Amino acid sequence: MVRKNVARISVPTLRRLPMYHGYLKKAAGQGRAFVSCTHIAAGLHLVPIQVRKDLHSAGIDGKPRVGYEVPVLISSLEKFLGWNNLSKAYLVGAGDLGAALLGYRGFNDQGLDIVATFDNDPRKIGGKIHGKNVYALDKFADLVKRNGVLIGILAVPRGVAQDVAEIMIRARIRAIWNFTSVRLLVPPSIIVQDENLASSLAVLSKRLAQSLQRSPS
Amino acid sequence: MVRKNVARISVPTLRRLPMYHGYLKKAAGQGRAFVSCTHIAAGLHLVPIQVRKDLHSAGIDGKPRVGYEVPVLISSLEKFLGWNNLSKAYLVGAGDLGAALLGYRGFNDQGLDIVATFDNDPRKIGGKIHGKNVYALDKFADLVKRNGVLIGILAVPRGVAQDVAEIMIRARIRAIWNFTSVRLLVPPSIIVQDENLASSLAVLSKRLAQSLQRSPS
DNA sequence: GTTAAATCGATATTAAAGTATCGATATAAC
DNA sequence: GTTATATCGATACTTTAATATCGATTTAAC
Repeated sequence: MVRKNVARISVPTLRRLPMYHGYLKKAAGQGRAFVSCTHIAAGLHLVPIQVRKDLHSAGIDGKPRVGYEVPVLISSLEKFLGWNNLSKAYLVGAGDLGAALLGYRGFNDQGLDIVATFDNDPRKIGGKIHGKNVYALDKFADLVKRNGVLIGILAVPRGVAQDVAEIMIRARIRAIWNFTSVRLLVPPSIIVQDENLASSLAVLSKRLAQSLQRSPS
Repeated sequence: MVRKNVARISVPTLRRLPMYHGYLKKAAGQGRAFVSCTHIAAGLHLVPIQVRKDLHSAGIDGKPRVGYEVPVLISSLEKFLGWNNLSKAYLVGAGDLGAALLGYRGFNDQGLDIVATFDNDPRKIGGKIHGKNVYALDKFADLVKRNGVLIGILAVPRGVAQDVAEIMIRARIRAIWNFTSVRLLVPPSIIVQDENLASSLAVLSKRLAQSLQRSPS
């Protein structure tokens, strides 16, 4: 039976899949041909059953006694995650964060191609950052339509976050990867993925405080 | 009755608290004196009951019919999150990402003070980035001990991530904020907070793919 | 005062995620 | 071949998080 196209997969599971991929790439580099859930779990500090269930959710089954064939597993994960065909994205905000995102080479292996950047700063417009052109923000809508870009990456100061998001929406961007700490107001058809450092920091701080209480420095 | 010091609070709840704080700061700026869960929820696209429960988990109670007093709520949240007294952190990796983190002013309001940076690049050592000194990596352990720094921020290329993490651990850092995509191997006493872009991207891509299936562009 | 409306808090319910158990199966050792 | 072992898959169970319900409480209107 064919698996439904719009598969139900939980967000926690989805977030773990790239970790498995990373581990498997390393294992493949070390010449390993087969892995079991036990191996993967040990390498990533997880429990075997969770790995097995996650892979099953991604439509991947193993064989008893043997486990999974490493190259097959890798390509199955890549296919499931859509890493074969690159999605084009436009980045808005050519500051330090924008440069960091442009400079991260990994995205190209993870299905994302940041093709260009947009900014308002005349000193940056017309230049290049990590080999990618910096355009004036008012060219955004036109270029999105011309090139069929669906993803907008928001790396602007928080004061202009909502405004730039609205420019993206008007240009018919379908998904926004939001690196600002602003909670964006968007129509329900637009996908917003928040990258909230404040939230992560809160978790880190609380865990550290608890750890210090148990064993003070 | 006094609330236990090491309170049990769920990670999802903890991650939402900074969002409430941000919303409340905005509300306070607009001159609002009281808010209800209903207001907060509407502003953040959540449901009132979740807001109420989250605030209760943070030890904050409201009054029927009135809700919460905005300034009190803000300072209660800040106290709960430990944003009053700054924790010092050292950043390793003075690349674009490191610069982006150093340039983000918000951390100082969120209990984090990135006091200096470390790198191996002789061209960067001795200089400053966003007003913060860049030191040679081999000074790390010494300065950590001298200044009682507990948090290390890891923003290095993935190839050296584990090595630098081990330098941090040997220097008696207690928590690592990990911006690399490497799954670090650390002793259980060390807290690692992963900031995994690949995971987020996987979620974004899958949601976008599903959205496109429902209503193609 | 009395009544009406909004909101909270406590308790209960539902949904989701994580974990355990156990029989089935494929390989390797003998 | 036969047996032992590692591993998977299916099902069941537990834990955690999210959501709903409803009585209690406070304020504002009349």
